[in-house]
Amino acid sequence: MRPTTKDLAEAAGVSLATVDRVLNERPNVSNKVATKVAEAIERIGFVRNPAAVALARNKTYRFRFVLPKSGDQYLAELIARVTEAKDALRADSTEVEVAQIAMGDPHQVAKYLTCIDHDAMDGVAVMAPESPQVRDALVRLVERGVKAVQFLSGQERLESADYVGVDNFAAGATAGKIAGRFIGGQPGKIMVVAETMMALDSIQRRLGFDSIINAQFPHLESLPSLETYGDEKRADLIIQRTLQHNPDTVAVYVLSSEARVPLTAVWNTQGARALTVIAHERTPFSEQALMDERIDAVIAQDPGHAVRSALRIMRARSDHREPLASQERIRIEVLLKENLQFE
Amino acid sequence: MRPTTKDLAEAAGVSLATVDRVLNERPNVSNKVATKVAEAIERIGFVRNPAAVALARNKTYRFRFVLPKSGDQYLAELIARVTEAKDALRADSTEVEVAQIAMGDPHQVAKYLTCIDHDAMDGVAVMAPESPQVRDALVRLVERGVKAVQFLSGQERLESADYVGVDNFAAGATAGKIAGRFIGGQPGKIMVVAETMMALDSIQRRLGFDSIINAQFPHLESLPSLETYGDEKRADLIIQRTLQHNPDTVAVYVLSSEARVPLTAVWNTQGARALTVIAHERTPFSEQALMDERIDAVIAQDPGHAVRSALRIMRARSDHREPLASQERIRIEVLLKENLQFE
DNA sequence: CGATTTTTGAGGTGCGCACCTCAAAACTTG
DNA sequence: CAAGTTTTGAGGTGCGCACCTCAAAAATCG
Repeated sequence: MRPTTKDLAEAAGVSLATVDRVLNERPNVSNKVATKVAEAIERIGFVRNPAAVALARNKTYRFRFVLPKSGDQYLAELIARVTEAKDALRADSTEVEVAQIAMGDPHQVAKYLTCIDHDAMDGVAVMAPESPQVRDALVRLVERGVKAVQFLSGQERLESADYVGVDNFAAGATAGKIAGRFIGGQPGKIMVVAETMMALDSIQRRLGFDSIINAQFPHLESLPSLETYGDEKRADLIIQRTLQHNPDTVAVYVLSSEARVPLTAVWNTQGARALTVIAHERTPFSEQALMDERIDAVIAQDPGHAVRSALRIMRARSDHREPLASQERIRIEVLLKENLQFE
Repeated sequence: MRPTTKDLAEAAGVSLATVDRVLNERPNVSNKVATKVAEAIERIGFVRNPAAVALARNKTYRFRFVLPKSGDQYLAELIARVTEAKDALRADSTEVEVAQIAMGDPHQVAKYLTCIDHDAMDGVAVMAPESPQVRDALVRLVERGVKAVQFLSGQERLESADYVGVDNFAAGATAGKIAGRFIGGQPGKIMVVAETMMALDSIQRRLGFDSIINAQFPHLESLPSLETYGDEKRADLIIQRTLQHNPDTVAVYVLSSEARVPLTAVWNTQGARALTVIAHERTPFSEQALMDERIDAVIAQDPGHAVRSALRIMRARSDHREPLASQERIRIEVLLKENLQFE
């Protein structure tokens, strides 16, 4: 039979009240007794029954995802995943919300985070572009006792918060390797398109991509990043111009999760000329384009996994437990037409 | 406040005892009352508190992984993952075991499964080669009330059991696509090596691989499968012979999770000639070879994910819950040197 | 109709723990 | 040493549910 707190009290030669004080880190416990209990825990292999703890505490956890206000397909997918998790966790006394806020002004974001309080929220997963204000606000959030997760964003990594997402340098490097090998020996240029190069994740992907192209594929040259700023007209224009100026373009690499605008522009200009196309993130658009063989490979991070991972981490931190690292690593996936699996 | 069974009883206009009978599917409940309760559940949004259920039932779950008795590195990794999960689930009153049995004789395997009883075991995850005897034994196991999972194995899929693992045809197709594109336009032959082609998963991978090579890369020819039977000398011999007879070999595809023996033979024979090499499963060997750029790509299914998935499914089935399908799909991963992440 | 069977209700107990109170014991300190 | 402070013990309550018993009510049957 599995030992209970009563067995533990007996084994440690103390009362249940003292065991309770030690287990829940309450004040007024002498070192002597604390070690006696700790030793007994080891000796009899005591493990707290999480079900009993949850029941007795009768606490509802409150977690929030703070996401950008955007119409991005990847974001839509992300939100669908959060909603899914929300339903699944309702049974476990865990409330999950999504807040979409404008990420344009870092001060606004920081202000938003500043308003979040520990006794209203247990954990927050934030996806916001890098800025000192936001970083500061996050640090203060953590100091107030709210467990924070840096979520898929191009933030500089904080010590006091967990990060959920891929290593963007490695993701870019993976894109570079796939691009280089898929293109084959043929020399030429690679067009690189991003929504903006202000974001840290775009920069890191670009660096990773270039590191591989330069080192392993000297016959290829990656062109300066084109920035669409999410503007369709602008995208059409600069992409058309670039393709005309570089008739020896053999591949296109889209850094951002929004690939529809730039790739539509490419295909409009390019007609039937064969280009190797690499994009990021699985979306209805990229899925369809993979199926149609208009995109050759997609480098992705599974949004469902990311959401669940963030939730598990926030939950673990709230319970003062260490999350299981090996389970929480988000993989850099390589999606081809062949391994695109549907449910 | 979240509704409890008491609220539910009140809302349905019945007693707690009746609510209990309905919730736990006990006998002697009239249809009229059952629907009244079901309707009230919908109306007030009642959700059982799993912590309270777990505590009241005070049941320990017992799950077992039945794996082949082999020295395979992938298997070792698998066992390490099970052990990890075992420790993690100890808190949740869940006992996890591993049994390694000889898979040579299907009768023996069937006999082993026949000895497993419902009141000693809640769920079993079985990794065994396809055979009618084993399939029958699995069906009977399920009929006895033990939740069975077909685990990563080349079994024909049963209706009454869940499957955890990738679609091996798709995995082979992915390998084919990567091989074809990595090789480039250069014509030549692809050597295909397996431990044995008796296993269903090897056959499926081969079919998937060939389907892509034939359809999309007509300048490539994949040679008949070589079978090593796990014998190092034999592997050396047949591989050496094949390479000599086919000097225009441009790639090697190793179907099995054990890639060390065949690839060592290849490298011994081949010297410095550049070959594109594709293998399956992440192991210390394949990891190192990817790092050294002696393997170009590895097609993998994450063993940790597979183990956790099998456990979640067995747990859900034991509780008469439906597992969350989207979470349990095992992905076909493409591993390159660039996206090999370490902890 | 009464006799039998089925269905429902009332109530209790315990799962393992958190959290609380109050008093007793053990240390400090001047 | 007394007065204060800190530490420990004893005991109780409740979290939400499963599982049990026994009696009462309702439905079914001959």
